[in-house]
Amino acid sequence: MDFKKFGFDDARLEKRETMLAEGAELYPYSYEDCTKINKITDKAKRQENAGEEITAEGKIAGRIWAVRKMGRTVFMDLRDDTGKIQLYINNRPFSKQEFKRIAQLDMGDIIGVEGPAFRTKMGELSIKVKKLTILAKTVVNIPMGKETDDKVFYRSSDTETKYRERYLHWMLDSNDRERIKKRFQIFTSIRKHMENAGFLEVTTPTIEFIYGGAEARPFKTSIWALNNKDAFLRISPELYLKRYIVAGFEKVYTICQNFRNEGIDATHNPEFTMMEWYEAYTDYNTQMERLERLIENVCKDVCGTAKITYQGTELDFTAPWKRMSMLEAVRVFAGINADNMSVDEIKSELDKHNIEYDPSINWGLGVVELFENLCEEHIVQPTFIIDHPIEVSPLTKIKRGDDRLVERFEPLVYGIELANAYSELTDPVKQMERFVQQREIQQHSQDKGQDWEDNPIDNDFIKAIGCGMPPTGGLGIGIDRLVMLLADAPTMRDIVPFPMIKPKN
RNA sequence: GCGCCCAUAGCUCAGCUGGUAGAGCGGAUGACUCUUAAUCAUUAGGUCGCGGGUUCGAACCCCUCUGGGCGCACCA
Repeated sequence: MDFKKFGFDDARLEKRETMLAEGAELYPYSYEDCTKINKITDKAKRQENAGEEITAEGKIAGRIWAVRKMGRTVFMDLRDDTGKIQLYINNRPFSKQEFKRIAQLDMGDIIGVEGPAFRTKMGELSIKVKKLTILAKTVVNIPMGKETDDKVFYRSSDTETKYRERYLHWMLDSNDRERIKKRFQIFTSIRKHMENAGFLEVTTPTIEFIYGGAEARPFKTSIWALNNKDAFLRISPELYLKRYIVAGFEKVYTICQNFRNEGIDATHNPEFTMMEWYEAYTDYNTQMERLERLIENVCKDVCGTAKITYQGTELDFTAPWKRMSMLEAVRVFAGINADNMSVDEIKSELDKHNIEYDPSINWGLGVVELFENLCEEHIVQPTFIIDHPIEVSPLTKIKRGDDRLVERFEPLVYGIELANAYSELTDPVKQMERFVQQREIQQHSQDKGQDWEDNPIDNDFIKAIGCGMPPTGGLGIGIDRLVMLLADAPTMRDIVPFPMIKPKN
């Protein structure tokens, strides 16, 4: 059997064979009732500070992080998920064979030990090991390198390993391990606050026959049980969440994976996590308040404060956040008064700034181009950009008082669009008209060489709206982007547990 | 999709204007009963990402491919 393809190491395989042949148990069933390493170190330090004798002791389990052999004494660093402690292993408590086996242990092996804590002559808090149990013999040479308290030597820095072999990367990089932890603490925090706000967490289909709720190229699959009928992976949960609202579930949310068959880069993964919520009888103003409160609270929960540092810039999530209409932003940041401009005037502004655009754009699309190219990057502190042009917002109610705009907002932080929300369109006839318009846009973009699948209009959804949808405020958050900000991650790949990466061969 | 950059031992890297590979860590063996990047001695590891070309000769120059990174485009 060729184990090379798994990255197994010959020397370690041989050790495993030999140890097994000698009757060693290398993969036991359990090792329970352990004390966490930080509990022991904390207790020992407390006792020392009080001038008492160290009586801390315990049974601990973890991975061998370093081995220093000194004749009939072996020092090891053992690490669990709370910390690291040195083991002092003298040969006295062990038989000759046991000690030989201990000396054969490798960095990366998982062991359990029992014994009292003490300080060595050099002053290092250590466990005097009385009993040692092998819990897993590794057969892979783990590139742990060496480390001191403030430096790491010879550790793998291969980006491919980083994203392809996450178990190795997380094992070795405590910073990224903490980031991933933070990701899931954010999930927990969101769920807590949503429950406190009276929302019901629901699910929507992942495999759909008609996809919708966003403009995106879908992933195509097929259903074996239905004669291999074409199906698609969800690009957005929106149309299903609205069915819940129609049915009388007045406050619902979902946290789900969306799948979009588009570019992969530092801020885009084909599979990404969205949170969407809908709340009956409210408009987008209420949702702005809900969002700023939620983010402030989540930030406090996982970061301990609402003021965080992202890539060296301080961001303050304390509510309320600034509100600014898109036209106002274009005026303030680009110095362009687009309110009363004709399409041609907007085009000449775009030309002036060397912004490429589709010559067939209308007023609204032009405004959005100006905003995205000239304003977004200037918006660093959390800011709600509100009231978008109607042309880019098909599922939204018209802005009260200006029928060129809709009631929509996008919070921007550090130039990143964190979420997207509307006073949802609830007129079934207008809804259908907008769908038809959207279809035309899709067909238009086909001319640009994009291969949108032929996707029928979701008639059942239109019927649902026709059954009466209460006035509803809805919002979607790109959770990965939120996590990026709160975990100070420069790329989405650092906080997506298993980011998309091309398979080998 | 397009442009630029990268790929040498398990890991980190060196390898000059082309003369068929080196170090440290890790491994093995030995010494050492308080070390901590332990130390010291000995030693084994490589189809230089794959395939082709130029050349007397290629890790090095040229081309294709594979994988990775960064820009641009599409998008959340």
